Amino acid sequence: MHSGSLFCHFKSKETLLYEVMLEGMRSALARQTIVLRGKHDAGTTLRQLIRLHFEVLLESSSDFMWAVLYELRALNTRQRRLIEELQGNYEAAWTSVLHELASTGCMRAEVPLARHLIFGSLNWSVQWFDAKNGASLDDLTDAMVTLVMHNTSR
Amino acid sequence: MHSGSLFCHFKSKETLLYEVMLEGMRSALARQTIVLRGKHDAGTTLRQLIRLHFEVLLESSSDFMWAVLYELRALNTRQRRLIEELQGNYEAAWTSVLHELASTGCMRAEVPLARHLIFGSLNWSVQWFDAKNGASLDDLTDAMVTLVMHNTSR
Amino acid sequence: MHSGSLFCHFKSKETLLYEVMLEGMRSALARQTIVLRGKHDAGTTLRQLIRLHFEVLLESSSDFMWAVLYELRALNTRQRRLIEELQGNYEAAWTSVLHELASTGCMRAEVPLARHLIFGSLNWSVQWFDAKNGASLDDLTDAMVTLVMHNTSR
Amino acid sequence: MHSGSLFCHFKSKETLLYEVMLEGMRSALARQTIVLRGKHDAGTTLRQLIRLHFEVLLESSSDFMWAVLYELRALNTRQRRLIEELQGNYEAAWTSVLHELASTGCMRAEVPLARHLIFGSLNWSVQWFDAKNGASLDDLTDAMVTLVMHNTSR
DNA sequence: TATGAATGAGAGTTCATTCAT
DNA sequence: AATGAATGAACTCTCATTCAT
Repeated sequence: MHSGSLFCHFKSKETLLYEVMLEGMRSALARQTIVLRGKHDAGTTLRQLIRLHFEVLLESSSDFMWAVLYELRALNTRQRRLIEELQGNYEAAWTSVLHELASTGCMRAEVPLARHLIFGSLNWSVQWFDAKNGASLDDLTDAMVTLVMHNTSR
Repeated sequence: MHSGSLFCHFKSKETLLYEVMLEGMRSALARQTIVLRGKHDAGTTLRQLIRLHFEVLLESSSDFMWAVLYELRALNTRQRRLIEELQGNYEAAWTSVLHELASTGCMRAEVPLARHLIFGSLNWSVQWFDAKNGASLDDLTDAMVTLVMHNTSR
Repeated sequence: MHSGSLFCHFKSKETLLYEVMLEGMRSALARQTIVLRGKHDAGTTLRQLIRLHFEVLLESSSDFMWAVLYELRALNTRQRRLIEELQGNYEAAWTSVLHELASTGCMRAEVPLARHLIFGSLNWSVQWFDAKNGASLDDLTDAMVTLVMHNTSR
Repeated sequence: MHSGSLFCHFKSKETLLYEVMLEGMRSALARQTIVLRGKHDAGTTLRQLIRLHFEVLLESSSDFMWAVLYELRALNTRQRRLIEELQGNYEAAWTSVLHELASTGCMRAEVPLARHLIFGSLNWSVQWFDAKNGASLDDLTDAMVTLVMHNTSR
């Protein structure tokens, strides 16, 4: 793309960033909805949510997620609030699953903190994961589930 | 500080960044060494390492850790390699503790992946932790230990 | 021109300097080639080379020659070597003419030193020549030829 | 010397430059006066003036002459005028010698232009002369005298 | 008088944005 | 809509100069 062409389509670079993040979050939410549609036990659902989150973060075409994770502060207040609202929706599904797991003793944790810590494990993977060598997304998912689930959900 | 003053003390902005990160990593390693000097069981040691890591990341004066986590790519190759070497030393202590916990069944995980996932939980905290309200560093430490340890080390 | 406009066309100020010097030397060499194409006796050729050199140095549009003479050290090694290579080609034509004049007794001098001294006379003119008043380029050329040629070439 | 110390001795860098140039020109004039005190024929005097000029320019400790030649424009008008006045005195001795040589046919040239051209040959030597290898100051002097004197002055 | 940290004007450079085509 | 030269604000850095010690 040429230097001036961006501004035929977006008012500013900030707007581009916002639209990319918006589209990324909507896509992630849509895929999450599909996953949640299949009613499973909480353990299986958590595994699926984790797997999906790794996909959204690490699939080849997912540069936008880097933006969602690390460029949020580049947006203005209004834009940031809208993205954060979508992130809130995305996290809500996790909250209910984690509550269920905590109540059944499959996970020992205070849910709000646990959710932050689990998202940290997942989100941090963009810093070190290399699709070319090492673990697969399935390996990551297994490792994460094993780490935090005290009675396996398999 | 005025525009030119920085360059009385540092050759360039890149050098400043490097020195800050170097000092930060050295300080973190020194504190880690002190923690490890007190010989405890693996569970207690892990708790102490986690607590220290939260301190290093989240204490008021620890802006440098943001740099270590997110500005590594701004360094040149030589500088980056030196910082990464210190990070390697820092992580080594964790690896041995995690191996011991895994071998005794206190943690269910493949160690290298588990270390990445655990560091993710901790490092991500700089994105959401707010000292002014909500959890304390003790709360975070408890939550993290509880989440991943299957037989508590207390 | 505004502060940032330079960098639409040149990667850096150093590159601008280099390109200006390169273009200047190429232009000088091209004009020298044309002069040398007309086969004349050595005395006439020397006069023409001198006249051309004064033109290249002193013509209104020849600010670039100031750069070639005095800013060579501002270039990096690779750039400087390329410019010096062109300067070497430019000087080569003079060497052969001076050798011929020396061998026929029209000029009494050891050629390599004489070439340096003659270039000094010519190049120094940018320090004192003023097109607005005083001598013309023809006057300068006559003065130079008269000074160093022992049997006039006219 | 340390960064601030300069200003214990000189009001500004410009003043330092001026004082260095002033001292250099005074020294050159003093040495020229001594040379001229020994009454010789014009040819011998010219040779001595050339030799002295090369010494002043190229002797190891003569960095100040570079300043006189190339940094004159860095001075303010008043300072420049004073240095140029000394340069005028310095050149005056040459003018009378050149006039005598021209009138006796030992040099064929219009004196004012010839003086400029000769100074060019000499002054340019700072650009290419290398004391470590190649010609000596005697060699340069011989070459210059031979080049412009039509009946040798030896 | 000497020091060197601090200053600030200015040079060199980047980059998001504008605009004529 | 697309282009890319031009713009100018902001950033990195340099350097002559000042000043507290």
